[in-house]
Amino acid sequence: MKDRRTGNNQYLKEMNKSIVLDLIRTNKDMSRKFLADRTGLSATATGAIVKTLLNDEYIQEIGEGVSSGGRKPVILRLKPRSYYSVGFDIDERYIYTVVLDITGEVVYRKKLETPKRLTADETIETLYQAYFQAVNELVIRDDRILGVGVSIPGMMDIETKRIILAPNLGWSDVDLLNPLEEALDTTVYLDNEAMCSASCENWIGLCRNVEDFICINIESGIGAGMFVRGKIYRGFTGSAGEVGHISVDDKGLVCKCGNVGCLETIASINGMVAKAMRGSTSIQNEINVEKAFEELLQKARRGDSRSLEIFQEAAESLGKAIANLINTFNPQKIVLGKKFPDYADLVLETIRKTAQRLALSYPSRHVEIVSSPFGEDSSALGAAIIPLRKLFGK
Amino acid sequence: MKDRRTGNNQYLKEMNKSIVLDLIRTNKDMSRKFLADRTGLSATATGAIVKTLLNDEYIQEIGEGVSSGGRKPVILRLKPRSYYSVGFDIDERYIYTVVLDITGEVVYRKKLETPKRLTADETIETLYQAYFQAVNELVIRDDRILGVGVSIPGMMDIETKRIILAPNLGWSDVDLLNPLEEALDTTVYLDNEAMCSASCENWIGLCRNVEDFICINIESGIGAGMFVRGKIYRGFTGSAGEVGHISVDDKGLVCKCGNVGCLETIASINGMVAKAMRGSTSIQNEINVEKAFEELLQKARRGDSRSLEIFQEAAESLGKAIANLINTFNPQKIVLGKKFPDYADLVLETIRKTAQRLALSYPSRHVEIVSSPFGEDSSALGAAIIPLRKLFGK
DNA sequence: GAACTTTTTCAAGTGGTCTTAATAACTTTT
DNA sequence: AAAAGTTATTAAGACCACTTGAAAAAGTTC
Repeated sequence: MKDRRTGNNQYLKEMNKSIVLDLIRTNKDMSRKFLADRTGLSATATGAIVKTLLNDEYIQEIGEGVSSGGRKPVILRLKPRSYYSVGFDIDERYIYTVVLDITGEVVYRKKLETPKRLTADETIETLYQAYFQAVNELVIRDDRILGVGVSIPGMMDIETKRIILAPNLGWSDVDLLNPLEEALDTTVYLDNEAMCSASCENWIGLCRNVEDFICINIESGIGAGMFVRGKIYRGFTGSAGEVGHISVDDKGLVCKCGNVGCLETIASINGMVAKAMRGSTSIQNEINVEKAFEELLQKARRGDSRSLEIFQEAAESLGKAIANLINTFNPQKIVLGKKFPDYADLVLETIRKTAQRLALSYPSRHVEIVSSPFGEDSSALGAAIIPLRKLFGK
Repeated sequence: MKDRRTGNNQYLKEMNKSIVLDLIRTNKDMSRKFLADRTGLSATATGAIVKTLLNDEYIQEIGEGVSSGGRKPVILRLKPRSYYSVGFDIDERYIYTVVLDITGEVVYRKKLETPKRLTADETIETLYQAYFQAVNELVIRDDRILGVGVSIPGMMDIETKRIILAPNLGWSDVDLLNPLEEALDTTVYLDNEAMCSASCENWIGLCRNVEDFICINIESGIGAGMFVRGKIYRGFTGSAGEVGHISVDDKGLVCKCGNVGCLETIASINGMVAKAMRGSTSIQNEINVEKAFEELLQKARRGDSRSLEIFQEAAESLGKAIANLINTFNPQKIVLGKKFPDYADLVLETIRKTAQRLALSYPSRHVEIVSSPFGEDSSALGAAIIPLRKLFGK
């Protein structure tokens, strides 16, 4: 469908089709009648739309439901393994490939370690191979691929879709989308890692049917993806959600961003490790952050008070920042993800209590603060979900 | 149009009509041809839509434009004084009535002082009289009234539209909408004061054609209305935008909300006056805040260093809070309104510099921080704009 | 003034949804 | 077991907004 502001019959059909399809996705036992009731469409129109969906194998008739005093309804479901969507998560140290089917089920996952940083060209080459390996292994027909989503740890220009800056990859002003689209011969969508995570929570995670929420990712830094009215919110230039730079401590460390006491300096993995190291005697130039954090976590679990204190401070800072977000944003949920689930048990209660204490009572009574069920996979999954979202009109 | 998720021909027509109407509103010299080009509609469809709009007197043919080598285009404009919208701003001390015509021009304004606080019932009675006085004075036909918008200094339930709490009015759990709708026999819309201000900036102020922005109101407290993707953002429970409770000072005053160092305690009118009073010898139980602030401002303008310091501290705190908002929201503009324009010259540069210094460079390079052209009228105007928004499909 | 452009309108046709009526399948009543 | 009442689905024709293509109207250029 061409990009136009106004609608015509095709647009109408497309739109209604998406709505019907989405109702079938989000509700377990939908019949034609039930769809008609929910959509406001006539039984006829509903039947016609269902027919085309069946024809194209987006859905299938799964059997009969319980009668409510008359003919039994025919239950409709998305047809598993009918259409597929591919997601990539590009990171400093790995490229992660997942394939979902139309129902959102993961049918393929493969993590490729990349010992050295890849250039954009090398990345495209690698994605090319990963793509066709997956597609061939799963024996997916070309016309059954809905598209490819790519998660990038960086900022992109909202218009041109060029990657403006991806510090961890060492890229700046790179066009990944067009060459990749040419190489794979499919529609490619690019999005920021945090946005992808949020998208994942919204589709298959804890924020299904949640319209307004924030997904905060704790990694080497801290970033967030935000949903507003059921859609990803990007902001004016596409950089919304930089919650890592909310200032939570007047007399805290100076952050590389120029501000003081940024959340990131206290509650990110790097921040916590740095704090743990400051007390230590071993001065290492190149610390393995991942390993160091693992050790910190072990020590905390064994009851080491200094380590526990670091986690508690991080929790309180997170609580503070979250209180700000609750007041300004009034979200329904706040999901903490990526590395966070690994140590959620240590800190979640403190975060909740701190946020509850500092935020206004009305919005904070209605918000849930939870730990993500996905961990580090959320970005790749979220990337794969982008093409699905388009199909379902989201 | 009934509330339904799917579309039919009526929906399509309504939608396309709104889009065309909005293009005529936002562009000076629109002809049928130009509309067709911009919307993607066929010339025929555009012509038909224009015909109905002319028939209903929403628009008029204003004359001929310049030829580009052929027949001259007929220029279309909104027809002034054809349809009207009424807005009320209910405050502790006054009820403000404005009437706009379809073009957004103010055709009536009247401020009614209310010496004592009014109950909800008294308010309805007062609005009833104010409404018919305005309508009769302007000689407006019933079918030319698009609706009534009401601005409330409080929180409302997003579902039931009941007013949950309006501290300044002394109301809690009040239904204003239904009785008022019955009394006036027109569609009534209720909204929060800050949301109304934002709506005003978006329609006739500095945020025309701006999709994502925040309108921060400085009054006795500090609140904000936010726009996301061209629409008011209310949050999950309708209380988004409480930026007055962003904490900007770890060791600041305890706020009534329970948090410490809330922006409101430093940069609101009450906050600034309280600070000025703390140094003073005169201990007054009932201070006239408005008058006290006027004095503070006078002293600052005369160069009193203590007073100037209070404004500078407020400015820096605002800059801090705004930096947070820039990082998380990435808005295109931030408008400071209500009392702010009265002293903008004293503080705006400090606010800009502080925000610029503390926020991330990419989003802060693209944001404009400005002072509202409306002052205290913005809420009443914004309220009157709600029915207009509906007409134009916004 | 003839040829060409641009803008607007007209007439016929397409492609959606809606209403009405019929049919199919099941439950409850007799 | 048959009849009556419910519920789900399908079929046929009406309706309506948009599209296409041609014609008309108005202006410009040579």
